[in-house]
Amino acid sequence: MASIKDVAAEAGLSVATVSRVLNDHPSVSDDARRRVMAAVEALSYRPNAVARSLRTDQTRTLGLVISDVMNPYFTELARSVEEEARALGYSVIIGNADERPELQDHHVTTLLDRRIDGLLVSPTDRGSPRMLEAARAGTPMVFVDRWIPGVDVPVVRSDGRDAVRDLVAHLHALGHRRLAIIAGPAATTTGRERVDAFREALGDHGLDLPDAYIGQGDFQADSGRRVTEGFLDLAEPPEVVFAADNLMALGALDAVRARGLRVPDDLALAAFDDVRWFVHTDPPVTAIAQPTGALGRAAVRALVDRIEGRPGESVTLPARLVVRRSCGEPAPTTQSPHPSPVRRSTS
Amino acid sequence: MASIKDVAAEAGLSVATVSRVLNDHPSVSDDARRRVMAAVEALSYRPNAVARSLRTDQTRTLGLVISDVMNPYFTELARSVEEEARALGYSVIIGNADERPELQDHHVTTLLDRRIDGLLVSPTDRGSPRMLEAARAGTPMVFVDRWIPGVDVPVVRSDGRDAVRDLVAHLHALGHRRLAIIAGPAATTTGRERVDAFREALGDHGLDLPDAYIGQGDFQADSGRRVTEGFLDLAEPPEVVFAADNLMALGALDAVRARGLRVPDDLALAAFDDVRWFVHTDPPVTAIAQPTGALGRAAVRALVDRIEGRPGESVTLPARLVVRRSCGEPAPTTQSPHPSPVRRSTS
DNA sequence: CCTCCTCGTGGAATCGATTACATGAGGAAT
DNA sequence: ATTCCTCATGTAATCGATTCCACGAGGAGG
Repeated sequence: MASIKDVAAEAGLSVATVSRVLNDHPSVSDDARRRVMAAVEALSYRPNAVARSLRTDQTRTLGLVISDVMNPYFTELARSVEEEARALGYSVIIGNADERPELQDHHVTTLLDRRIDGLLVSPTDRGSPRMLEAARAGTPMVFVDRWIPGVDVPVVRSDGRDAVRDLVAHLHALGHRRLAIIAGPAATTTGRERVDAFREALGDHGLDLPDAYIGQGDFQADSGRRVTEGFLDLAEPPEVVFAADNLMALGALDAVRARGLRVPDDLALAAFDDVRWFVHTDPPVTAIAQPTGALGRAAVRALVDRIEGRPGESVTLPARLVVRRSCGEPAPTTQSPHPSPVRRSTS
Repeated sequence: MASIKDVAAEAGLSVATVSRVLNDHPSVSDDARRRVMAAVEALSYRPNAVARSLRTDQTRTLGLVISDVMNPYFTELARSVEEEARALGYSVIIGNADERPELQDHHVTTLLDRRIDGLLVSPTDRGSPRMLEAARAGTPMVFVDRWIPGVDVPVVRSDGRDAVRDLVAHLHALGHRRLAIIAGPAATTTGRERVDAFREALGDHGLDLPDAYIGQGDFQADSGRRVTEGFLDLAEPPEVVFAADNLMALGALDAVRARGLRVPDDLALAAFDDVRWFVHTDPPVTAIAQPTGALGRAAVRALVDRIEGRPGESVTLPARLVVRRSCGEPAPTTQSPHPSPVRRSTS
């Protein structure tokens, strides 16, 4: 593969001049510019990004360490992150942690070794030494969706408190009184917060959340199935399950169906995270929708701000409830794939 | 960030020795090794992958340019690619082409600029000059899922011919005679092949595929919706639509539902690509399942073989039919989320 | 005791770019 | 005519690693 020296030789100029042309530095003659361009063309030369990065100490690359790529929510997040990054002139390298701390650590390490300019993380746990160390050492970093308390890093996330309140009001209005939740891992902020928000909202209606109605999941479908089976085996099973993410809701659907029961008649179901498939499931699932694209974009902007020496602030965007049929209400008759929400949180 | 020089200074040795320890070269004394390790620890030194790559001319990184990350089939493929690559000591950088040739070209270019060791592509079109040039120039490359005829690059894909034949037999047995297809872009091999296989299978039953029953889609949900609406507007609409990928099937489902019609009663539906959500849609969708994980792994192995100087061969794996309820047959009574296929292709 | 190997180590070149500094030509100002 | 700038260009240092080559110490064999 042709290097800058080959181009310089072909053009009859020094590498310095070639470099100047390539980085359109003002002080080059038109003649030199033309000759360099011709040589570049003739050799189909492309600058070596590795060499350039070594010299300039910047890779124009962002690392994104995500909890689980197979989760449509994170897939969408990753996509919006890449789009915004590309618009700002950065590439993105995605690392999939699969909800496993040791894999997360592996990806953080290799990304850091590659000297990415900044790191976007949706932490699976409370943070490995390597990650905390990097944050302390000043590697530009932003948490997205989930975060680690006590670490001084901007957080871009969505606040589901209002939406959960709307959801509980909706469920209460439908006559449900025994409400259960399939929680996410306690090591994640989203795992804890969603339970807290749910409990708080139940409190508003004078209901409480007994321990038996808190199932411990891990954000994966299997755990949703397992927890739901446990709920159905209780002497007094809940009337509704609220899954803290879309995959556990899918697992819950599996469990209900495997027993030959029906949603919502035998057990109502709601989920955190709205995904397009929820429109087509049997029945369509009532869910709390996060502004996923906006989160990804905001996270990238905050990170790039940090990288380029600007402040880079935390952002919190509201989630909203999307009512469908999985909790018992007849479907609003509408053509739209996303029936109108009960209430839209203010932004 | 500490460099190898700092480590050398701290250990009281030369950078050469430090480098030898780090790459566990045989000829280093135990004493030197200990001192280097101590210095590495003390400075929490990590080697700079950028510098290393420049010197060794290898990045231990694979590029994966995928047609559409939001498509669950490709998400799963990407995941298996990353897993296998990691097992073989490589990282993966994913570029999402979003079915847009110019985006595909953008990613191929930046990946090549970064001097990735090899490229895995699922081409969106017939190939940009840059990509064809890279293939000709000997950049290790493997096509996965889709390929470009006439380019001398191994292809790892799945053959759906038998499964499509099984599908058509199934549809025919259910009494369907007017069968339509939502095709993928003609620029892609999968777009063309699935239509051919379908037509051929229809021929086996003395049926033909009129032009009016071939809708032109682009592998995205919207096109599935549009084409299906067109089918429903025909004087003699088809009894079945076969969508050439899962997203177009989703669009078809939208279209049917928007008219207040039912699957399979008013229109039966089948899809190429099985995704886990198809079990839970209303009704569960009959689909052709590709061995996605195996494809991803085989593709990585073929690519790494090429990179490391071994042959690196093409692989074709069979797809199989998974019957559910969207074509009219009552569901087989089973607990399994994937009811037993009508017939399993031999591997 | 001399020669020859082996082993551990260090010096320095190298990968492909960017960039500070030097240089020389040519024009403007005095 | 002399001095001083500006502009286009080149030389060479540099980034952080790897690796070829040279060298000295020490042991084995004659």
